[in-house]
Amino acid sequence: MSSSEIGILQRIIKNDRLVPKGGDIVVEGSRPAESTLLLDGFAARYRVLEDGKRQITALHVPGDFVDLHAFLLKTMDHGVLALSECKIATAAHRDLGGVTATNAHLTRLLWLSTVIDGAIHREWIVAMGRRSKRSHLAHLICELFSRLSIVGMVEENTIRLPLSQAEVADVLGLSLVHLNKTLQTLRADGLIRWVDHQITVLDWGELSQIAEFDPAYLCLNREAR
Amino acid sequence: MSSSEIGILQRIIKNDRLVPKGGDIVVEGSRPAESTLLLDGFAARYRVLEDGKRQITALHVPGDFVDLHAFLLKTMDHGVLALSECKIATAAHRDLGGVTATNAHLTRLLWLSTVIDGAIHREWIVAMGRRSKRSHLAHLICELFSRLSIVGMVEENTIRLPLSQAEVADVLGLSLVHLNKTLQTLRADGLIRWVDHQITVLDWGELSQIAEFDPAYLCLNREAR
DNA sequence: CGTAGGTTTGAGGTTGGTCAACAGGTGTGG
DNA sequence: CCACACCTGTTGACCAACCTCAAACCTACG
Repeated sequence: MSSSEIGILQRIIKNDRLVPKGGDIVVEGSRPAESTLLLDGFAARYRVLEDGKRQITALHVPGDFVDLHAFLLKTMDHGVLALSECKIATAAHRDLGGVTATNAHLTRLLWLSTVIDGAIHREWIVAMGRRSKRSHLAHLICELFSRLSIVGMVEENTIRLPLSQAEVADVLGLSLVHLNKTLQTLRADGLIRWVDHQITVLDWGELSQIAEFDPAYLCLNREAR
Repeated sequence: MSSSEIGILQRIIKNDRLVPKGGDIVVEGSRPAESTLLLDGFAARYRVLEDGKRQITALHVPGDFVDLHAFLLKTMDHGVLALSECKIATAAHRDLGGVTATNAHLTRLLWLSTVIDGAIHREWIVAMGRRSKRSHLAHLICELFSRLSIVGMVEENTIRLPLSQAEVADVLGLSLVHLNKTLQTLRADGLIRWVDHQITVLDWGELSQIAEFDPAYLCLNREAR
């Protein structure tokens, strides 16, 4: 992204505000007139079913547009929740429409960001369908480390993840009890330390092996788009 | 999509050809220079893991762009397989680049199609994580009926689905044996008939109830984009 | 007529869910 | 200050869902 493109985005992104932990950033079924950029904190997209079960379909870290797809989809097919206190800002769909009408390259980059979202979704589908829960959990940890390292939030192999185990279980589609037991096995094998919302990876080689983790899908490599 | 936009697309979509059932349409890890439109037949995106397990991450019906995301992602993070004999055509990324540089509205529509892909992925994640297998299977059937009805491929509550049960199992992340048993329960309850690749829905109300199916995510409603 | 691919069924074992209890930390009101 | 509720994490017991292995069956096709 060129500096002039960054300038264009900065001009249309407005209304910084804080959302408290647990607060709704976007509510399911709404038709927002703007899209939300997450400046700080963690957020999740989620759906809740009739019987009260909840599934988290995406996690967002600082720098992510949490609902750029709503610019095209119009109606939110899921909610977005603040997993920690979140600093957010918004870009009006009217302004995004202006950008897409006049700046083809910037449009491609915005499009790209929604396409990467899709790639992450596919990776999650594979993990949910065909990996063991242990592998799936390892994969999630690897993904979070990779994504957080881009924004400089990994220090000494450690990240801060403000999710309760119940929330992680809703990411993996697992019961809270079983998530806890799976987590114990990774701890017992000396692969990770996970205490008080701090996760430290002790053996990246082994962990990424268990997860069969290949970060290619996150598109971290630089190339012309 | 206006008729002039359709004309633009028609000019860049070339090279009709047939891919035999079971053939690769796009191979994992490749860097295609064009994107593929499925004109006729069924295709699947899939990944296979080290232990040989396969997960299908998306199904495609006639009219779908099967790998438009590769225009932006560059590298295919999964393969695309012909589930039946498929008639396909391709649009060179060079030409798509030309369209996106000059036609903002058409670009939005292409973008929209990748965003709908993402919405379907999320729906699958929810189904895999928090629905029973019976409900998940019912949901898949409902989705296929909805998508195929758009392209006029539902007749008398019946669709033709050229997938083996092993392939359906790879969609749901289920073993072949258990898929078969789950399928039996839907048959036994008089909800569907599924014989020789013909699926007939006998009780849409009950089936969509079990699936908690809400087609909103498919964006079937007409509105300005 | 034999083979291959797909479907169906049964048996037995593993994974993961539900229920229940307990521990530690925190905040609140008496 | 203590008693209490509440939230999160942890553990055990038991049960249901689902997997694997195995075999039988059916059809299409050489």
